[in-house]
Amino acid sequence: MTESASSARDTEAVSRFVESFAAQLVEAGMQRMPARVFAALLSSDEGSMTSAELGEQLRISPAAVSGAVRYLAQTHMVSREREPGSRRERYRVHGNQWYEALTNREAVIKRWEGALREGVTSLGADTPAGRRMAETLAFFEFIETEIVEMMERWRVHREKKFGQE
Amino acid sequence: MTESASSARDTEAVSRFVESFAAQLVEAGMQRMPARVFAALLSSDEGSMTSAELGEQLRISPAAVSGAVRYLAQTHMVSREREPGSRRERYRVHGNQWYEALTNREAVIKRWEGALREGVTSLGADTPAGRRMAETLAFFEFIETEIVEMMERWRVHREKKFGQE
DNA sequence: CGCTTCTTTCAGAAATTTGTGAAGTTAAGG
DNA sequence: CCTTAACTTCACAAATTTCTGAAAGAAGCG
Repeated sequence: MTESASSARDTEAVSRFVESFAAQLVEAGMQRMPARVFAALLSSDEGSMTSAELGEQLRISPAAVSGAVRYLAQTHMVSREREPGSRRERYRVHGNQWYEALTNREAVIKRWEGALREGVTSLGADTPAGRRMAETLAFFEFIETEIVEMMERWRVHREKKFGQE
Repeated sequence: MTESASSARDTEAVSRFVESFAAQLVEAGMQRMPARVFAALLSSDEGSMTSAELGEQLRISPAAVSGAVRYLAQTHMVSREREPGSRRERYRVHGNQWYEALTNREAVIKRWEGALREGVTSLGADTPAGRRMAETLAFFEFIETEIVEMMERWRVHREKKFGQE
C-alpha cells in the first residue's frame, strides 16, 4: 500500500515485535534494557547492530546501550566484535546458540545444589524437612544431566530440520 | 553443647538456611517476600505453617504474608488449607511436587511461542531474521515435549530412590 | 602527537517496587 | 446477633532500581 519494495522492512511492525518479545523476556526475569537490546539484535537481519543503531531504534542513550550490552556479553547471550577500520563496535547474537545459553544454567543449578546441601545439613538428614531437601537436591542433580542430553538431541533434531548451516 | 535434645531445631541455622535459599530464588527471578515465605515453608518439618508463624519467623507484617501467599498460591507452589475448628489458615508446600511446578512452565512457553510466531510474520518468513525466529520457535516446541518426557523419567527415578511415599 | 569519534563510568533525578500500619472484611463461637 | 480472631486491601513512606547527561577514557587516523 504505502511502502515501495517488499524487501523494505515494516519498521513499525518490527518495532512492535521487538517490544512485545522484550516484554516476555522481562517477565521471565531479564532486566528491561538488556531485554530490549537483545530483542532488537535478534530481529535484525544481520543478527548484529552497532551501538548507534541500537540507541536510535530503541530511543535510549549510549549509556543505556553500554550497560545492557555489558550484561548480555557477561551472560554469553551476545558477543562484541570490533568493526575493522572503525572504532565502532558491533554486537551480535550467536545465531542459533543463544537459546543454548538460556538452558545452560550449569552455574545456577550448581548454586542451588550447594544451598540445598547446606539445607540438608542445617535441618538434619534424619528430619522430615531434611529429607524433603535431599529429595529436591536429587531432582536438581537429575535435571542437570537430563538437560545436557536434551541439548544433544536438539542439535541432531535441528540439523535434520534446518541443515548444518 | 548448648541445647537439650537433638530433636530441637537449631533455630539460628535454620533461619540462615531459609535466607540463603530465598536469596537463590530471588536471583532466579522470584520476588523477595514470596521467596522467603516459600523457603520457610519448605524447611518446616510439617511442610506447612500458619500466617502467624511465618510472620514471626521472618519478622514481617501480616500484610506481607498475605501478599506473598497469594502469589505462591496463584503459581501453584503452595496451597492454602483451613485449620478445622479455628479461623487460622495453613499454607502448605506440596511435598515433592513443588519443583514440578517449577518446570511446569507450560503457560510461559506457550506465550513465548506466540510471540515468536508473531515475529516470523512481522519479519517475513523469507528473511534472515524471520528464519532465525522460526528456528528459535522450533527449539521451544522441541523443549516443550522434552520437558514432559523428562518429568516422567524423573518420577520413575524418584520412586526407585525414595519409594512411592 | 593531537584530533576526532566512539564507548564507558559515574553521580544523581525520576520512576518503580516494596512493605507497613490502619482500616475493612469475613466467619467462628458464644 | 455480637464479639473477636484472623485475613485482606489500600494508601503511603521508604528503599531500590533505572536511565540519563556530562565528563572521562580509549583508539583510529592524519
